[in-house]
Amino acid sequence: MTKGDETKNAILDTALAMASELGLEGVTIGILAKATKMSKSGLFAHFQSKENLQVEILKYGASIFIETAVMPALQTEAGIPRIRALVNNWVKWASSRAGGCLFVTASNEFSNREGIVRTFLLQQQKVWVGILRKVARSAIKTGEFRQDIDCDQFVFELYSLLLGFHLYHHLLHSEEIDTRKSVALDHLFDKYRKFDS
Amino acid sequence: MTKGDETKNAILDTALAMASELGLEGVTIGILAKATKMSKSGLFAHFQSKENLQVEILKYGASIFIETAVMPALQTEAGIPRIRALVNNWVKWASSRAGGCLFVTASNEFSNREGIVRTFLLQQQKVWVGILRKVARSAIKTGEFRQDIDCDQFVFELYSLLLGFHLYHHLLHSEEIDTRKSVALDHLFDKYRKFDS
DNA sequence: AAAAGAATAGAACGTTCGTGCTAATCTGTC
DNA sequence: GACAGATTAGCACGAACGTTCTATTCTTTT
Repeated sequence: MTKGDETKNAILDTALAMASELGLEGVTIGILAKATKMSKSGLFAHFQSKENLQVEILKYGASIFIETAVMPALQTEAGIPRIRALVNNWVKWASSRAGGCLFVTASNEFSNREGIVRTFLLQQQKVWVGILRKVARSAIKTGEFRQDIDCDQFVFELYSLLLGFHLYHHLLHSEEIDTRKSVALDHLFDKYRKFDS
Repeated sequence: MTKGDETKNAILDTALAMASELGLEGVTIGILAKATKMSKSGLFAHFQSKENLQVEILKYGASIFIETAVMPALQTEAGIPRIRALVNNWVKWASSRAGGCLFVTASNEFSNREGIVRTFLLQQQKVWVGILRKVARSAIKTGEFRQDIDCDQFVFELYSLLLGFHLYHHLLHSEEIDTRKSVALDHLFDKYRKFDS
């Protein structure tokens, strides 16, 4: 890894933390330069444009999320336990930084804009939905879920739950939300479960 | 109503439309002045600060939301039909403007900040949750829901559903989302319903 | 119609935004 | 250790930000 790449990584590390707290738009070149003790132009040279920087932050965030939350979950026992692991890891991820899950906040910031950031974000969300669908299928294979369920419907309901958790946790600072989330998750499982499992 | 109030209302009307599309932070004094064909300072005089303007936008939005979505719903048949009406009206409200529901986007923008905007937003969200709780109770009273259910748990799950709808609709532009939402809503009702109703 | 008060415009402020350009410094290769 | 190329800093730019001040124009009251 060359020197430039090292610096870039260090920048992205700081940028990711900032983006999680202030939103993607909150990460201005000036503030980021100050935080990394670089000059604005020196930092800027790594990214060519603000939009590129934002995309790279998302990419960097995704790599960390996949590594720390998704991969470990996928290595646990298939089926419902795996879904639970994924949900737990997502909750940890979303709770570890003050602003919550970067992808949730960024999705809200960019859902109504055009450009490469929105495009990239959209693709990332589809990957995420794909991951959720995959674990849902694994619960069918293990026989925990019925064979005839609508996977995408399950994914929608599961993802909604996470979004609800996100709002209750970060805006409302609800203390019961961890329990509420677990209860709702159990409800969800029951609805899709085979009666005899 | 004095002249000043008239202008202020006209400003807020434009501001609300802008905020729904661009987010609260997207409504800058300059852009808003241009849109209302006023001078920056002339407009500014009505609000004394940007934060005040943002709060007033939220207030104005809330008054319209209450009037066009909540009140009509509360006048329909109590219980599940009333909940359905409320959900439908919320969906209409969230779908009518390009950026979605102002309160959802603003909640994401301000969940991790301090100041009067966040404080006000928080209070508004509590009012909203209160409304949801109220209609949930009405379904207990009609006997459609069991007497021993946890109302706040229901509210959480219902609100989560709306947030899921919001993301699927505005970011993913999902076409099936209206059906998915209805299916999930039916699921939700079934879970809290009396078996014999 | 005059006087008083409210509402608006104009110009300017200091700051920050993203982005170029040029020059200096550092890193790795021969 | 020199040279080439990559990396970083310095400085400047036009534009937009929120805000303040003063002056002008409208409303309202008398």
